[in-house]
Formats: sequence, structure tokens, C-alpha cells
Amino acid sequence: MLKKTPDTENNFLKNYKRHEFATPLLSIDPVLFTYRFGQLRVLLVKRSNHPDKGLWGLPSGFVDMEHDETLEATALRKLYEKTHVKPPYLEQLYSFGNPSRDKCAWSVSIAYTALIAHQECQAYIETLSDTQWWSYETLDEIKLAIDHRQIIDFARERLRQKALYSIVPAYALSEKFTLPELQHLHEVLIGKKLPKKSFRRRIEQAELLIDTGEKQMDSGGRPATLYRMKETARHYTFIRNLEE
Amino acid sequence: MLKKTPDTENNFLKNYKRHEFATPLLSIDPVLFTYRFGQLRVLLVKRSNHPDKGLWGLPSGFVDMEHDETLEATALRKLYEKTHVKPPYLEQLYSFGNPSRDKCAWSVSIAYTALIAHQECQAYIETLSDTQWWSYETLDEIKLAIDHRQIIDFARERLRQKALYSIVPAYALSEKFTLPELQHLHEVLIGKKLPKKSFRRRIEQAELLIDTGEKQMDSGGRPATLYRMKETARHYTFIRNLEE
DNA sequence: CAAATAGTGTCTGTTAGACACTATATG
DNA sequence: CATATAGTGTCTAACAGACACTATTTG
Repeated sequence: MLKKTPDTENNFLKNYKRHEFATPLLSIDPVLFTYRFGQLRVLLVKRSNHPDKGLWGLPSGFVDMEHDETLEATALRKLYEKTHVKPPYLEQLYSFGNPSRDKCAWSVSIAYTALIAHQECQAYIETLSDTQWWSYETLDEIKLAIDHRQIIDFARERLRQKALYSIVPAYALSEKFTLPELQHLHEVLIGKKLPKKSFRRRIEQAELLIDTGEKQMDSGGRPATLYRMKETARHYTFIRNLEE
Repeated sequence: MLKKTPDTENNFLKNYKRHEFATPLLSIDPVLFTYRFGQLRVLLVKRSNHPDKGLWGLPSGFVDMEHDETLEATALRKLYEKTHVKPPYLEQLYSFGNPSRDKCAWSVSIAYTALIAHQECQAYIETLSDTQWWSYETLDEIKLAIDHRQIIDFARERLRQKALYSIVPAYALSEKFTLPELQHLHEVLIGKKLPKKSFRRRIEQAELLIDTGEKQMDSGGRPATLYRMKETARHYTFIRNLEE
């Protein structure tokens, strides 16, 4: 007969070797969007590691268990490596997992959606030869790594939904932006023209924006008012969705 | 000088040992809700393993990398163990992760929300001494394992949101249900009375339900019509939310 | 019959969309 | 001035909430 160690939590913890538990490989996949030249764009990186080395993909990474305190921290760390800024919007999107998505083994990807103004990081990105904005509409032209196309499509669809009931997409614009800019972005995301008066009215009624007093002078017509978002706007949802 | 193996994907895969990559421990935490005796209830299990052995918690489990083909499959497997049925509604909720949530090590929980009619599994659950429905309102009376209270609250809040813009909560009712039942469930989730006429009208206009022709005779008044959901109802969202 | 619950008819105030209008810039 | 873009005034059809009404059961 074996002499048994008492089954206390302390003894359990003492003997706990993580690697004795077979557990899927975990990666973090941030999908960073911006709005540039009238198009939705996504940040892609040329992969320097297997699998799918050499293909374009998301700026993925593994949790650094020594230093990362949260899953978000991992996402922010990977985004910082490629942009040198912290995006003003970051939200967990979905976790994808199956035995073959990564060829190697059962693996799980926790995807995040992030938004940023391209002006905030354009200069830094241009110093990197392996990193660039890619128009969402032209993604069909390239083969993306692993299941990253599926993840991007999932993020894109969620962002379309958010355009219907919030002004979260505004985080893909500069800190100061105009209502016509925001409306055009929403139109790109939703895929149809929106009635100007209604769009402006719902945002005005919700009191989501602050008039900076400044005007954007470069439009070749009447200058548009520059606004910035109130902090409350981040979590505000309209009672009524834009119609699809 | 070392003779280097060519850096091909094949060589990479050949040498790929998962356990050489330190990766967080991953568990799946399904939150199964039902509606019984006018209350929202959640399925809890007395934990037979550390950590927090002996406390009540969610019916958690690990991905079985030999047999589970998806993350959902793991959630369904754990729920089946405790209910012997497959719930009609299952949706990924959120992934929680940090270095201390599980005391042992960096760990990640992928939580799922599931809904079921208690009638579908009541008989089986009553055969298990370690499993029971717990009213959400009385969760304060017990200490839950690890961060399961936080996960349940997160799921509860998401379900409240869904009550505002969908009839997904109906999956917590029997396959055939009445409009007053559904309205009461929504009132519990949202935490306030709803105008009867408006509630009925929005569901009628959306054509989400099928009149079974049957009536529920036990209400002590005029019998209520029994409906079942169309499959389209699962993904339908109203253009206009119920007001909070 | 009264009591209880289910379900409807209808009025009213609010509001989204339509669209024509005004406002302010450039050249 | 014309052109371009920003932003507003206002009408109307649709509809959510209020609430009183009818309908159908039990006892």
C-alpha cells in the first residue's frame, strides 16, 4: 500500500506541475483597424516564424507568463511592437480553437479588435519593412496565414454591428474628427448610404461629442466642425439601430 | 559550428514539441441558465478537485485534445455530464485570463453561456448529489470557486442585454411556451415591468414565433396560446431595444 | 355571478427619413 | 459669380407606450 499524502489544497499546489496537464497552445491575435483614404484597413505583418512563415498575418503573440498580467496586456504588447502606440480602443473579440487551425497541435487563439487613427502610428509603421496597412477590400489578393482571414472577417462583422448601434468606429479616426468623416466611415462599414439628418440628429441627441470650436478647412467647401468624443461614448449604445 | 537543419516548415513541425512552449492552462466554463419558479437559475456543481475543492462552481472542464474537435464540444461534453442533454442554446461568452485566477499558474477560462428548459434535465440532475440549480438572486449566500462568481455575473449581464434586443432568453423555457411566460422572463432579466401591448406587438411584427394551436390551461384565467420559436429567431435582433 | 389571466383597439406624443433649404468655404 | 461641402427646418408616416377594453377560463 502506498502511504498517501493528505489531499489538502496546499499539497495539491505543491505538486502542481503545469506541464503534466496537456493543454492547447494559446496565442493572442489582435486585429487592428484604421480608416484611411476612405477605406477600412487592417494591420498585417509578414510572418517571421512558422507556421506559414513568409505569409502575411495578424501581429500574433504568446502570453508572456513572466510579465503579462492580463490577456489584454499581451495584445497591447504585440500592437506596441508594430505601432509604438497604445490604441484608444481595444476589446476582446472571440476565441477560436480546434485541433488543426495551426497544423502543429490543438491550439486556441484569443482575438482582439483594436482601433486607431492611422496618423498616430503611420510614421513608425513606415520604418518597418514587415508591417503595413492592408485595405480590407483587397484581402482577397493575398493568402493569409493560418485562419487569420476568418478572424479578420469576424472582427470586421462585429465592427459593422457596432456601427449600427454605437459610434465606437470613431476610435479609428483622429482624436478630433468631423461628423461627415464619421458618417462616411459608418457608411463604409454598413455598406450603404445613410441619411445625413438622421445620423447627425441621433448623435446630437445622445450628447456623445464635444465641439472643439475648431473647423477642418481642407474640404473645398464649407468647413466642418471638429469634435472629440466624450468618455461616455465608448460604452453608449443607441436604443434604435441603424437599419440594415 | 553547428550544422544547421534547413528552416523548412516540415522540419519545424517535426521538431515541434508543444510542451517546450510555456502556455497558460486552459479550461472551459459553461454557465447554464434556466428559468424556474419565476427565477433565473444557474447550474452549479460541487467541486471534486482542487483548486477550491468542495466549493460550488461552474461545471468546468479541460479540452480533451484526443476527442474534442472544437471548444464548443468541450462545453457540450461538460454540460452533458451534468444534464444528459444538449442545450438548445450555447454561445461563447468571453475568455478570462490572468496569472492568479486559479492560484496555480497563469490560466485562461473560456466561458460559454447556455440556456435550457429545466424540464429537459430536471430528472437527471436530481439523481446527482453534487449538482443543482441555484437561484441567481441567492448566490450571495455562498462562496463560489475561483472567479466563477465574476463569470456568472458577466453571463447574466450579457443575457440581460440579449433580453433588450432579442428573444434568445426563450431558450431557457420549454420548447412550447406562452407570451406571458416569455414576458415575465424578460422582466426578470431586465429588472422592470414591460408594457404588455408593446412586447407582444414587437414579437408579432418580427414573425419570430409559430402558433402551435395549443393552449396552456393551468393559469387560472383565460388560457394562453402556446408558441414555439422559428429557427430564424435565434439570430434575430430587433431594430429597437427595450428601454433600460 | 366574481376573480383571474390573456389578449386587443385605439389614441397620442415622439421621431426617423425625405428633401428642400441655408451657410460658408474655394477659385 | 459657380461649385462644393456642411449643416438646418420642417413635414409626414410609422410606431411605442398608455390604458381601457374584450375574451376565456375556474369556481
